[in-house]
Formats: sequence, structure tokens, C-alpha cells
Amino acid sequence: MAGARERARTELTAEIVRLAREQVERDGATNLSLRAIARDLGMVSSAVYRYFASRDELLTRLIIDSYERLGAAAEAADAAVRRSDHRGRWRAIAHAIRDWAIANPSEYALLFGTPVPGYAAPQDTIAPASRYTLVLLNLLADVEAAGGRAAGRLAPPLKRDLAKVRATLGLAVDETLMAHGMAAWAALMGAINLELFGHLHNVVDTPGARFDLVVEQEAERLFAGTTVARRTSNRA
Amino acid sequence: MAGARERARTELTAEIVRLAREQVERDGATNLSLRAIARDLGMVSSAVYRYFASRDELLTRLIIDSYERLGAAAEAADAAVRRSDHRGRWRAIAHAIRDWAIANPSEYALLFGTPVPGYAAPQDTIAPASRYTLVLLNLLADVEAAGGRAAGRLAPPLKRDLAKVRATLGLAVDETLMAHGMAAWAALMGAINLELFGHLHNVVDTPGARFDLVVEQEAERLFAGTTVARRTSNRA
DNA sequence: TGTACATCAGTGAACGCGCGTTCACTGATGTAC
DNA sequence: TGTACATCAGTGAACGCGCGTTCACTGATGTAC
Repeated sequence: MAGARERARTELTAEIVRLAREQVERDGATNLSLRAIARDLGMVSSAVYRYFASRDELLTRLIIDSYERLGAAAEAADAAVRRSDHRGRWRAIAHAIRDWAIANPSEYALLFGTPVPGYAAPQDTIAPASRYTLVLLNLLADVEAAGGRAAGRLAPPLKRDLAKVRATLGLAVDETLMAHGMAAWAALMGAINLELFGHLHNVVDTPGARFDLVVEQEAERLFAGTTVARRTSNRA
Repeated sequence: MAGARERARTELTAEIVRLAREQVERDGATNLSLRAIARDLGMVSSAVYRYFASRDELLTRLIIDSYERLGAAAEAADAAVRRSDHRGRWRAIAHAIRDWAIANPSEYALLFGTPVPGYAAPQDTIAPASRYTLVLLNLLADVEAAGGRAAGRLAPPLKRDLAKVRATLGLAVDETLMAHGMAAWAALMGAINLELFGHLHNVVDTPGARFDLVVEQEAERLFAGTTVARRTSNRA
């Protein structure tokens, strides 16, 4: 019957994570405090150590959880669009990521902002971290399967890196297309960062429209050659 | 004769800022500590208050200084290229920003990473913050003066925002071109963020080549129409 | 079904550390006459 | 040029706060026989 003790344990663990996330959202990741969580929980501070061995372990758990939530949001957005509508899927994914970031700014900062000083992310975060990027990579694979290609020659070391990524993940995506995808990814994250970290204050009051422009421009770059097998620009 | 007292004062102020910057570079901005600076200085902690009224004031000073240094680096890189070589100027500026970021990662994080929780940047940071962006905007103005244009229609609210920016700064740059410039800016910062904040670890071992690709792609977007008055793509 | 023992959640006190900021003070440097 | 006073840099002690982590403990929940 699964044990009342065990059930209580998983419940309390979840509660701790929930409170931790609230705290991060309120005060930022650097201010995450086990003592504060114990206080919220109505327990003595040392009790928390029955559930997490250290502050860093809790932080790791939070990071993993956040990556999972972001990944789930991206997957859901992607899944809601017709498979062959690559441009629509890209739009949906991009907006899902931005929406998630705006709804959870400190969680987003935890993942994509300044690394917490003194904290080194362990291996366990790698898989969850790649979840949302896999959504994008799978889209690229579908683009390629539909005859889409990216023109331009790649610097050999970069090509080698990306070939390794392709091999590791078992993806059917040409290196060049992947490189363009990475550029789009960078543009996406950059646009969100600038917005969320306050660099558009008093400059752009309508960040939504600006974000849309970035999304459309990257779409143009990635999908111009999808239906027709054609690429403009990029002789650089 | 300028007063020995006054000279000592400016010297010590500079020394405090220098030590503070070292500390930020070592431990991150959240861990900036007046007490630690006093210790480095061989003074008692309260003495620092003769020079800065609070920790936040010192932080503000650091932010301003960092923006100035970044701005100076961007200006110098731009100035070293022939005025009419827009693409070369863009490359130079972009690489100057990245190089500065790599050389001063925590300073970069101070400016572009997660905002320090509880700290609100005062008005004094606005002008220094815009210095490096002005380098980019001036480049756009030169592009426009040389007949360069960006195609595509802009969402009205975004256009209004950008018209305001143009009016405030007295720049001769069309809103659409400016919007494209902002997209390029976002891509640039995004590329640097991903690299600096560790999101390419175990993925891309040659971030330089990847960065170059982003720079060239954005160049294509911004300058394809400069010499010949022509734009490809972007019917989105 | 009942007893004996092991497991484990939560307590309370403590260690040792760090921080920002205030305040009354001493003594040296500068200024006005 | 010399004296009287004002300015101001740096001291030392203190206030009040927070933190992560350890450790011996009690008492309840589970397990084996």
C-alpha cells in the first residue's frame, strides 16, 4: 500500500520544491534559502536536510524542473500545429518559449541568466536542458525531410562540432541547416533576454511586435527553401 | 595645487572601484561586498562609506564604468575600419563586443545577465548604457545615407516606438532599418549569452566559428541592399 | 495478532561565518584672518 | 608667517540580521518473527 511514510515523503518533497520555486520567483536564485523554506514549511531548518542533502542539490532539482516545464511547453506548442506547417511550428515554439519566460521570469533567469556563482550544474541537468532544443531540432529534421536545405559553406571546425551533435542525437539534419538553426535559436534567446532583463525599457514599449519581427525574420532564413528548394542571400 | 586631500580622495575612489571590479570578476555581482573591499584596502569597513554612500551606489558606479568600457571598445573597433565599409564595421563592432565579453565575463554578466535582485538601476546608467548601441545606430545611419534600405512592413506600434527613439536621438535612420538593426543586435547578444553562460558546453567546442556565422548572417540581412539598392527575402 | 527492534522525520541547540550600516571618536590636513 | 578653527579620513565598537550545515535527541511509523 505504498506506505504512508513514503507518500508523506514525496508530498513534502514536492512542497519544498514548490516553495523553493516561489522563492526564486520572488527573490531570485541567488537568494534561495533553505532556512526560509523551512520557515514557510513551519519546520525547523535542519529538517529540510531529510529531503535535500544541500542547497545545491535543491537548486539542481529546481533547474531540472524548470527545464522540464519549459520543454513541455515547447512540445505542446509544437504538437498543436500541423506537421507540415514548418513556419507555423517555428512560430508556435518561439512564442511558447517567450510566453513561458514572461510568465516565469526568475525561472527563466535561473536557466538562461547569469550562472549562480559557486554553483556548477551536474550531469543530471543535461538531458532536461536539451528537451526544448530537441523540439527545434526535430523541426529542422522535418524541414530537411521535406526538401529544405540551407546554403553556404560552414567553417570546418564548426561543421565537425555539429556532425558530432548529429551523431550523438541520431538526427537527420544537415550541419549547415543545423548551424542556421542555432543562429535562429541564438536570436530567439537574445530577443527574450533583452526584453526580460530590462534592456528595452524606455526604448520599445511593444516588445511583442519586436519579438514577432525577430521570429519572422528567422523563419524567412530557415524556411525560405522548404517548399521550393531555393535559398536566397547568404553568399557570405 | 588641487589639494593633496583631494588627490588622495580620487585615487582611493578609483582604487575601490578597481577592487570592486576584481571582486565582481571573481565572485559575481551578487557577492560584491563592501567589507571585503575594505579588507583588501587594509581599512576598516566603515571607512568605505566616506567614498560611497552604500553598496548600491558602488554597484551603480561599476555598471556605469563597465558600460563605458564596453562602449569605448565598440567605438575603437568601429573607428579602425574605413567608413564606407559597412559590413566590415559591423564585423568589427560585433567582434569587439564579444571579445570584451569574453575578457570580462562577470562584467558582461553584470550588464546583460540576470539583474541583481533588489537593485534598481538609477537614471545615471541610461546614457552610458546607450553608448555601445549608438555605435551600431550610427552605422545604420551611414548605411541609410549610402542608399541602404530595409524592406518589409512594420507593425504600427513598433514603428511608433522606433520613431520615438529616432526623434530622441536625432538619428537619420528609417524605422524599418532600425527594426532590422535591433534584430541583429538581439542575435548578437543572444549568441554571446549562450556562449558565456555555458549553453554550448559539450555542444560547440568552437564558439568562434559559430559566432562568425551569426555575424555574417546578420550582415547579409542588414547590408545586402547597401551598395546595390536591393533586398532579397523578407516578404514575411 | 502481538511483541521487539529498526528505520526515519522532525527537534533544538549550536558552530562559525558573513553582511550592510550607524555612530561617537581622534587626529591629521586644509582655510581664514 | 602664525594661530584658531573647520573639515574630513579613518577607527573601533556595536546593532541586528541572515545564512548553511552538523549533531545528539525523541518519538512515531514500519517490519520481522
